[in-house]
Amino acid sequence: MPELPEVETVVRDLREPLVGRCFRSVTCGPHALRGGRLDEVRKSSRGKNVRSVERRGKWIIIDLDGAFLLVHLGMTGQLTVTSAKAPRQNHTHVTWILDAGDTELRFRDIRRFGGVYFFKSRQNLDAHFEKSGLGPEPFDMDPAYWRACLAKTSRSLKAILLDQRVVAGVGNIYADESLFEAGLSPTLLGKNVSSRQADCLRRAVATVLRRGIDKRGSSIRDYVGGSGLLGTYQDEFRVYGRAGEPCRRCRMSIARIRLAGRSTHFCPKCQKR
DNA sequence: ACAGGATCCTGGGGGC
DNA sequence: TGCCCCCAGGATCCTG
Repeated sequence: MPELPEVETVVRDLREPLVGRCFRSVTCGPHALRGGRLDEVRKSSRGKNVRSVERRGKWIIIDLDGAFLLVHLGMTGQLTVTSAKAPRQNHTHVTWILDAGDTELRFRDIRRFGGVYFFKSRQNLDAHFEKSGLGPEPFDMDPAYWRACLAKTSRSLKAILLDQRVVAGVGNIYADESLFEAGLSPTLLGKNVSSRQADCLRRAVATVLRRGIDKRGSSIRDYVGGSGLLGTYQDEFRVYGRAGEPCRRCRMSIARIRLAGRSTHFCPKCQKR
């Protein structure tokens, strides 16, 4: 579910209520998550103070007195701050009770593809990202690096955009929307695009992600921001989820194919192949 | 090197 | 109402 704009929205929402507060106690549900060890998270984050809440790609990073809580939302993850009085929803796997006891940070994840990790130090955190080979943030990506990434591979543009080692934070929705914005077919091979087209796509990705952030992300099924609010970028999709509907630019029917293992939406007329 | 499929899960929607 | 099938903002592993 959540891609960069959704994760960025969560992080911005969590800062105000969390920074400077202390996790007085932590409770966990009975289910294991796909990523992380919940008992370790529970024991280690108890009693710590929140210094900052940041984002890297699709990862949420919470600085706890120099140790780090790392959260990935997977497909259906929700990380929200709510009143302790609000009834706990099903599929809530971790609850951090804040110092005053009237407020809670909750991690809920219906499909349990997400993960919550604890790292003792900045070095351990960096090692985690190093090991996964996480690529650069899309907003300050070096143009030459991006051109080289495309030029050296015969993978499709769609597959490249989804690869977190090339660029961090893009997922299925924003990949499709970026390719429409750039006027390039998702099936084009990296090695076959010109440097001009590569530059165009790089800018399109940044543009589309910024639009997503401005609208507080896309709420299709399960996504909510850190305060529980829905995003509205889904109302502005040009291609994602619009198969069979007319292209907003040329009225041609939007196509849907399976590519890089994901459903892929594009305008056959506006997007060059 | 790359595509495609299966896998981890739960739930919603459509067809019958 | 029930059942079966397909689908889903992610990521990883295996096969051909």
